[in-house]
Amino acid sequence: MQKTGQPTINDVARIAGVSKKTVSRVINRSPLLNEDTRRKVEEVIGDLGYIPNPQARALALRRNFLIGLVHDNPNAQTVMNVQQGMLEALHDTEFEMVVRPVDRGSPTMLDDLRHFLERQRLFGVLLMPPISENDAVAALCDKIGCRYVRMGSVALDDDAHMVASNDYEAVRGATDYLIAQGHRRIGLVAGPHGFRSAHERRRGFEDALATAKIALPRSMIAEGNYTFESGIAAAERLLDLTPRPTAIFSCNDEMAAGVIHAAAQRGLAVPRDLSIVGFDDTPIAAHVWPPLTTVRWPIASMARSAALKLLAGMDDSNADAVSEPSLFLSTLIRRGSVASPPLE
Amino acid sequence: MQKTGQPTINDVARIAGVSKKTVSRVINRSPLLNEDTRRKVEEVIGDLGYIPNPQARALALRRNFLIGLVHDNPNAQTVMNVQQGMLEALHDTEFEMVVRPVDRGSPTMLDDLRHFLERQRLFGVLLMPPISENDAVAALCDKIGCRYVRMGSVALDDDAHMVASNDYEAVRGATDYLIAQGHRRIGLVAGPHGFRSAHERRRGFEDALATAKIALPRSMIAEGNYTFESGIAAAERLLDLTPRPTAIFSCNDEMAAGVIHAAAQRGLAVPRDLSIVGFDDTPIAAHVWPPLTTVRWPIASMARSAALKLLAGMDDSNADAVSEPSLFLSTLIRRGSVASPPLE
DNA sequence: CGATCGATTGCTACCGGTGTCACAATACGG
DNA sequence: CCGTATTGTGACACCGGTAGCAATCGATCG
Repeated sequence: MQKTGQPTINDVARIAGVSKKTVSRVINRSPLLNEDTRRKVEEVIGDLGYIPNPQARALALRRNFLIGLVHDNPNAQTVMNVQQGMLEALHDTEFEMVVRPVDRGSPTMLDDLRHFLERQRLFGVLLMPPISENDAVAALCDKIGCRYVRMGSVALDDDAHMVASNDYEAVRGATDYLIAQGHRRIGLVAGPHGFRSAHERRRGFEDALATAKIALPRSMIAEGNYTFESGIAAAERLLDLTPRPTAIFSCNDEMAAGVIHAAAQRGLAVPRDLSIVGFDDTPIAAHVWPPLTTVRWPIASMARSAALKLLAGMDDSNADAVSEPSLFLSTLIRRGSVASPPLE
Repeated sequence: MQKTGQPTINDVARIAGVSKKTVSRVINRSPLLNEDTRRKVEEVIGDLGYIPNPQARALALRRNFLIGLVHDNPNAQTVMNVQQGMLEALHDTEFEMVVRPVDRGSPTMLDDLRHFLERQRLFGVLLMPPISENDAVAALCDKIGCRYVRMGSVALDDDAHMVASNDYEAVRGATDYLIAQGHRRIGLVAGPHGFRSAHERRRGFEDALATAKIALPRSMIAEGNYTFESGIAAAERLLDLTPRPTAIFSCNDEMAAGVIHAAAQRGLAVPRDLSIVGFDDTPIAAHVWPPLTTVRWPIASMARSAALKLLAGMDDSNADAVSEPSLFLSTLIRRGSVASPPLE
């Protein structure tokens, strides 16, 4: 009687002349196993092309092999970078990535997420900013017993549950760079209220100016919401000022591209008349003209590390987990959008 | 004895005073069921917050509730649009999306994919271009018995297995539009060899010119690989020609942005000195300056439809499947990058 | 030489659902 | 009033693995 489907553990056991428990031991690399038996079983597994059924394993082990990516980040490139980083970590493991966008604004968001997590019984989830900044989400994961790692622009949790970048310091450094170029009237296109990254970046900017003893009138700060259009609007407010800022730091590249756009519309040459620095180093940064000087945010590496951290708790070989860094440094990438300010 | 985990079907059965088979019938909406029994069981399910275990179901039904997205598309926005469209279709179903990037160049690609499909026993996969154009991949799915739907720029398979856009006609229309504006020297930034979309778009361009009896020297076609940088390089080749083209059609927005960049570097004003049309209508199209006139490619709708098609075969309620369209029309979005050619 | 011991291995009961089929309860026609 | 068709329900095996514990075996020990 020819079985139609894929070979099962029973087929392997029968052909190898052992019990299925023994085959299971081979698969799970149990140490208490005779070397000859192991080789024999492995040979049969190879011949048959046997692949253990993940659903059955999931059922028996009461945990599946799915890692969730929960995100509400509007930037496609950022999300793809995170996916890529995660998948790098998951490569050669039995884990797969399931993607779950959420709507931060929805009143049922938490319930939806809870339903998703409970239903799927995910092994763990990786929380991308800005949803990662929501403590209620982390609390939900804890309550449900779902492992999680949060990605953020600042330490959001203990080392085992987060991976962060140093946005504050990075923006401070970038602002220092503008100051070193001779700029004194520097505008900020801030990120939206409620984004932790926006908060950290703004603090870094403010503190850099304060340390350099440069006054920062409120009018020099314009808030955007991380989109290109909001960057244009913010830039227009800043460029309407008299005297005009000679440099603008934008809290992300998307908005920085908007600033470049707005400057071009007014006939201002970048960087001659206006210097601009962005943040993220998404492809758009290299694609606008002039190429944008920006802060590179190592988001893919962070995601990879976060996923490894998630996996590390798996079989108590936490050694790997401990070795995964929790802090990643952003660095300034100098391209063509910064120059010294025009002489007055 | 307090059970720690979530309630199981046995808990529901015991409390409702029925057998677990009956609970199973309620869950699966079996028609041969007493209305009173159903209500009683549903009440208990509600009280307990019972959620059926997908792993157990997957095991018993010999099929899981995962839909794969197999892609090798380099454009982040396109991939995100497809993910969004898929998830729209999967919303309110028990299916989840697992994402699988593949490396078209790798010699082991097919084996990797096969391993993935067999191991995960996916319910089905959605194949994104350009990997969707690979017949070997479709053949593999067939052989393994994994449902699939291919997305493409032209009919790649029978209606049940594909969703297509009309790239040929759309590009032809866009080129006609340039011709109608008065352009006669129109350059093409073609897509990479091996992409079916590139082929179709190029054909549409060539046929439009041929119909208008406009000669198309080979020098007016420059090949790119869909990246911004390759767009710059292609534009430079075209703009070096004497006489220079007065308009350029680019096979995607990314490269069109490169053309704008190259034009700006040469001091050419767009659209006064050079008209440009792109394809895709990704966010970059609206973000460059001037905003790009481009062909809107309804990729998210296509993905949604493709996913519905995949799901439709599920319980033989194929009525839905038949109603899902297999062809989506791309339309020209007029923004600011096209004008009549300069007088000579 | 029999008991004990450690290394291997198999038996059997799960994990949490679903399918099959028998059987009870009710309805119907003669 | 009884045989039979129609419904509704439960018992039980099974999906393909894993876990606990007993069984087996040769070797060592007293």
